[in-house]
Amino acid sequence: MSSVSEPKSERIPAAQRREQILDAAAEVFGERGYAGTTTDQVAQAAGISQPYVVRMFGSKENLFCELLLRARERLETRLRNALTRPEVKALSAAERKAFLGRAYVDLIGEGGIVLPLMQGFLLGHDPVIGKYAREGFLVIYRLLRDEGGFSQDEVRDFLAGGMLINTLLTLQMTGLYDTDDTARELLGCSFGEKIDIVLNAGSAS
Amino acid sequence: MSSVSEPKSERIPAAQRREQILDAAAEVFGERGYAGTTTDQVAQAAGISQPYVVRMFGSKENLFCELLLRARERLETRLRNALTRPEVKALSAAERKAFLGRAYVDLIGEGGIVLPLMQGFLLGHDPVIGKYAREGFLVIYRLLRDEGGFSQDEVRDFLAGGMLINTLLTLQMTGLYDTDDTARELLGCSFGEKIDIVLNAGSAS
DNA sequence: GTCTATAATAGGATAGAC
DNA sequence: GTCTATCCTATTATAGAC
Repeated sequence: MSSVSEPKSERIPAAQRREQILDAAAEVFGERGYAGTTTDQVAQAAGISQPYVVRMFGSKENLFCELLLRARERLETRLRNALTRPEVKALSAAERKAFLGRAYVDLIGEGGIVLPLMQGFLLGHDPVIGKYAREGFLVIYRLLRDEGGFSQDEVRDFLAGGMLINTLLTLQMTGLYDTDDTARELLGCSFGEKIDIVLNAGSAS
Repeated sequence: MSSVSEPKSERIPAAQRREQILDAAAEVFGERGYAGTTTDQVAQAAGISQPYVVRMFGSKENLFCELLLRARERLETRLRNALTRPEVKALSAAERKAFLGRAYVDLIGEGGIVLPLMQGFLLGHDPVIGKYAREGFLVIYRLLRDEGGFSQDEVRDFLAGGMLINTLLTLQMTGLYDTDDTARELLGCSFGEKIDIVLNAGSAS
């Protein structure tokens, strides 16, 4: 160390910092929701100062919208990748649904995508964010229906399963897995063989 | 009028006022979520002053917990009533599930129960409310499994459908019914013949 | 049983230095 | 590119009158 006091955070390119902030925002907003999160919590998670977060995105609202957009694009990409794999095209609708479900749980394991989206879904009343959230939901619906070759009812059932999974995650039901028989049963039949992924997701960042 | 200025609100028994406040809280919390709601918004919806709301329930947190408790009890009662009707016992599991689904949508139409519960489900991170919310979810799960005569997977599917419905409501997707084809399709296959109930729910209080 | 006034604090956003 | 200092408003909660 050549100087007595080190800078609080390294000087890095804006684009990279931006991603860091979005990563931090995904975690905090995903857990605490939009209104329940402060820009200072995001800043601390990103290792920078609160005003810098606001400076970079203009406002808390805008930060959340950009987060929603990024999350939706990633989900879209992932689902599309899964659907276009050659071996998937040969499967029955039910098998494709199960395959997609596993891909969805894998995505959850990576974090930062599904929970912010779910938090956005609860903001229909917000004139700005609500519009983003509804649009994102419909984009996913259409993707599954049109590119997945599913019927309306099949898409509905897939989305329903996803919403249950999302709800169990935001409830933090996974924390009861070891101590509550009912919770274990419910988690077991909701996540299937991939249950380990979400049980471990809590310990990762 | 015998006096020049009338009192802002009538003097009524505490128990009755309490219910009024809970009704108002159900509406506001249900739409805006826990963190997104101020005690003043609840007070205004109830037609009283903000300090009185706090005075009556001790804290915003406690008000929300009491709301969750009331909502869960009402849902429990409703499901139990539906399940114990003699003509229901004779139905197949699939038919019972459909019957319960319709009962659930009827409950939504009455308002004040389902949305606050859903908002609670997003608060797993909260040390106090999270515990309430998880417990409430598990109570409903056990009720369906044990008193409904459903298998684990059947209960899961029922809950999944419920969570999709709840999500569409918090998203306020119903507002797009008349203008967006995709939204209409999704709402149609999610709510079935009872779609009118939720489309009209927006105009009711 | 209900209100007004207000304390105490938190939180988003801005200004300006470095 | 990043921080410190700070403004301003919103919000929960308390005190005390009626």
